[in-house]
Amino acid sequence: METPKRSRTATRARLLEGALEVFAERGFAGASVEDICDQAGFTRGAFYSNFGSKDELVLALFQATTDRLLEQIEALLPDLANQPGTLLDAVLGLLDEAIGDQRQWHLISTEFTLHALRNPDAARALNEQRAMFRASLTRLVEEISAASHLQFSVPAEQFVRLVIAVHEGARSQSLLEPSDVPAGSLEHAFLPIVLDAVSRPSR
Amino acid sequence: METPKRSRTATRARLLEGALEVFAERGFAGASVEDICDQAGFTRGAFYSNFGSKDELVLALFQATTDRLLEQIEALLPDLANQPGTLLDAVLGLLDEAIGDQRQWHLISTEFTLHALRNPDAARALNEQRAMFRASLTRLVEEISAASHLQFSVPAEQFVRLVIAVHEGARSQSLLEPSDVPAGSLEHAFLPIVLDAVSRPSR
DNA sequence: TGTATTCAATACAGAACTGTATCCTACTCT
DNA sequence: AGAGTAGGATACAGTTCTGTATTGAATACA
Repeated sequence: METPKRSRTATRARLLEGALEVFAERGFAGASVEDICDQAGFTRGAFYSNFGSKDELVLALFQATTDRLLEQIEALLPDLANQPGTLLDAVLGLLDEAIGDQRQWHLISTEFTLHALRNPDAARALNEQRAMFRASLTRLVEEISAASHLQFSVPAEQFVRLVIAVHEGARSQSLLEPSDVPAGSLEHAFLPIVLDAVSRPSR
Repeated sequence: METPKRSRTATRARLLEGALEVFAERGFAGASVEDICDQAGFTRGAFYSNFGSKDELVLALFQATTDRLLEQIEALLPDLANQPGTLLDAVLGLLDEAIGDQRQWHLISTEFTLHALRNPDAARALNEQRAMFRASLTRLVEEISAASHLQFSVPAEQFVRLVIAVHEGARSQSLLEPSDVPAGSLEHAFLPIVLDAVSRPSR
């Protein structure tokens, strides 16, 4: 009762990996469960014994990514709490790093967001996840601002929302016109502006 | 040999209209040819006698849609530039007015964007259209800022890109969680912040 | 060694979609 | 009024997808 469990999580992982690629290539609706299984080297039997549906798999994918990201950010905190400037760079670096392939990830998350806009069930689940992610980020922001004597002119939660909006909007632009806009340059240009706009030193 | 031709273009138009709604509801991949025909009140016979494939229709729809949007924007610009009111009102007005149904437009344009991210040809066309849109907005911003003695700490084009990024990112959030975030509230909350960040009165 | 269990493969039934081939109707034009 | 034609409807064959029910193999444990 131990090796089977280990192999189970391994197939889960391979299915998630496979799904990442297939979704990026064909889109969420365009990718059949069978495509995903083929890519991962399994049959649908494996899929349905690990996930209840395609939605469930995507949500697992999101959870894994946000978990990883939060973990990495928290690991950074102790060192950088006192240097907000470098912290921003560091966090941006992490975003690039935690998300292996920006293009791939953007495609998938955008697709599923669209899907959620049309499916109340998916929307509920996605919102729940995103709310938890925002809550974690908000807590981090509050800690940082306390430690570094920074005050925000808007509530931390609003600030987090703004950062997410800018990040996603900027990424969309830079992916769409890679020749005019070097990858990530917009994010790196915009976020400091935003940070500057809502923060001021408290003394 | 004239009424048939007129009726032909009429069915084409109705099919395109129907496609717009069905695509918004179910997405490109999720919408079957039959769905589109049902919506338009035809059968697939009509479809295949007017379009070679769904892709072909998507292309035609894209052209028609972007043409229409650009037209509307051009028509709106002179009014906005001359009207009293803040730069912010003008920009928001343009964005809100040119786009009738925010939700439907968001779904469709996001769908197009995703499509473009996978099709270089579509990407070229979309970028061209977006560049013209940005140019219009940039011109508007420059005119108004000159008239109101505002200076920007970043080039107007960058500013426009930032506004677009924030607007799209915010819209995505507010559509996804309508219960937590009233429609448009994020856009209206964020844009003043951004505007404030990059502008200062010149005297 | 034998038994129980767990995970993935396979087989299957039903639904949905596509694209074509054919038929029908209503104009057009003389 | 009658022939020709264009546009759209209908019928159909083939493919693909989904989800479940059953089977088989490998492992854990007694």
